[in-house]
Amino acid sequence: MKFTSRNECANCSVKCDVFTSVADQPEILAALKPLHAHFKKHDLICRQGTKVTHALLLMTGSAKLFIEGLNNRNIILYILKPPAYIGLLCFFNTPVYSYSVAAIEDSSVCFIELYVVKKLYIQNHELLLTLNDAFGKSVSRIMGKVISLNQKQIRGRFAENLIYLSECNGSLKFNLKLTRKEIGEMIAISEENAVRLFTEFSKEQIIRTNGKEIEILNLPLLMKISEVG
Amino acid sequence: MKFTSRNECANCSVKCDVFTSVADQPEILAALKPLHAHFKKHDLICRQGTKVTHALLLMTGSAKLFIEGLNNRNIILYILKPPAYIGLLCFFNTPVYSYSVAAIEDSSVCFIELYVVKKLYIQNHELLLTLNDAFGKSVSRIMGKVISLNQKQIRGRFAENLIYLSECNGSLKFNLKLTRKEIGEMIAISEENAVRLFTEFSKEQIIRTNGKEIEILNLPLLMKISEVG
DNA sequence: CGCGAGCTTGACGTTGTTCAACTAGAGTGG
DNA sequence: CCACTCTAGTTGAACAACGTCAAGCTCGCG
Repeated sequence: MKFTSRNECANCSVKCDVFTSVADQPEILAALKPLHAHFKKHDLICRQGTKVTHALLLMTGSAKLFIEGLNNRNIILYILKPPAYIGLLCFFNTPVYSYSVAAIEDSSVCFIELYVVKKLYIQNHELLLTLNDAFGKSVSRIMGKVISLNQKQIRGRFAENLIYLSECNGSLKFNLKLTRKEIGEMIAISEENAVRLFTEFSKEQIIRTNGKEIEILNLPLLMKISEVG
Repeated sequence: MKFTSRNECANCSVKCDVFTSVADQPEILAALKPLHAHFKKHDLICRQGTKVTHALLLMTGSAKLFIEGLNNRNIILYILKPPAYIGLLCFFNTPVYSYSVAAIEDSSVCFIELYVVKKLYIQNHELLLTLNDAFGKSVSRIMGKVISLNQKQIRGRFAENLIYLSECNGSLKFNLKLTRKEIGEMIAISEENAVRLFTEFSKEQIIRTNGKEIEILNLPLLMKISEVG
């Protein structure tokens, strides 16, 4: 991690909700004192178990949000794309992070002291409502994860995940920024089974793979596999 | 379900956050028009996939919050004890319930039209903050569920669940209001394995069972089993 | 050229599910 | 009062799904 600037929000290219909620109040704006940090691929942005001291906004790049478990077994809950609140789930009532976030490509993150944001959202309805909305969406995603992990077998989960990744990248053909092991961690299977599924699906002409290049050839079938589990 | 009364909140024995936030504003209080309904054991209180039209508060009894999956396989996320917001996770940004809630003993529930509550929390910081807090706690529980279901094997999950149930009942000795099948649904295992674990743990003198009566004999060991997974 | 990280494949073992059969208690109707 | 049926609980054995282990492979990089 490398801090490179303490940008004034007014000059910043990413207008976050916190900014827009106080854009017309110069004295509050000045109090934000945002700090922009740059992370390289693989860098940890926040660590499960450490104190939540800042609100973090992912500005560029992308990151994985994951739970660190025992035996080096992680579970990746979802991928963050800018602009995204990184610590959102822990804003409200948690003293320490209940998960970790790591960059999966070079990324920049905006830090604002948490107590400043808290003071803001206690005073500002609009802001709290917006945060709430984002919060609700995160919850939906996690609920979906619970269902998926427990009701589908690995082919169904793998198919679902391919669709998710292609949506993340906005195209049926995309470049995977994750290793096979990380793909496994997204759907709670072993690295070996992740590999096997890539080859299986390739043989069945559902996808085409070339190293990290993935192309979905038969989306309807993929959706069907995902649905039936 | 049987509606029995449209109680004025002022006369109600359970003072919920919605009430306290507007207790001093008689005209708003009058607009709440709460409806109290009674549910028998096994009755559905709200159904996954149906529209969220009311805010629901569990006043007496208890209920299970669960996801209905395919093949008659449900997952019980947690048990609700009064006072508890039933639809909380769906208040903010979901048109339909993403889960179902059913009474596990005779219960009564307070219904308030959702649009009334929404109008309230948009105007009232305090209320929104309180709701948020409860919201955050629900999220923590679900996060814990994800970890538990994916990182522990069934003995660990079963031990964890026994501890949870005893905490719910506030005593090491308690009367189970759930069937073996439902115990299985709490930790995503089959009914048969739930039975096997009850007998296993009994033989190992960790618990004593007599039908639905459960007593925890060795809590430290139970906690250890839960931790190591 | 050699090393290491990521990837791939096969063989094998474990975990937990499914199936089937049996038991006990609680209603229900003749 | 006695079959009867239904539900909940229980147990064993067979089976399937998935993880683990071990070995080899490829490619980029020093």
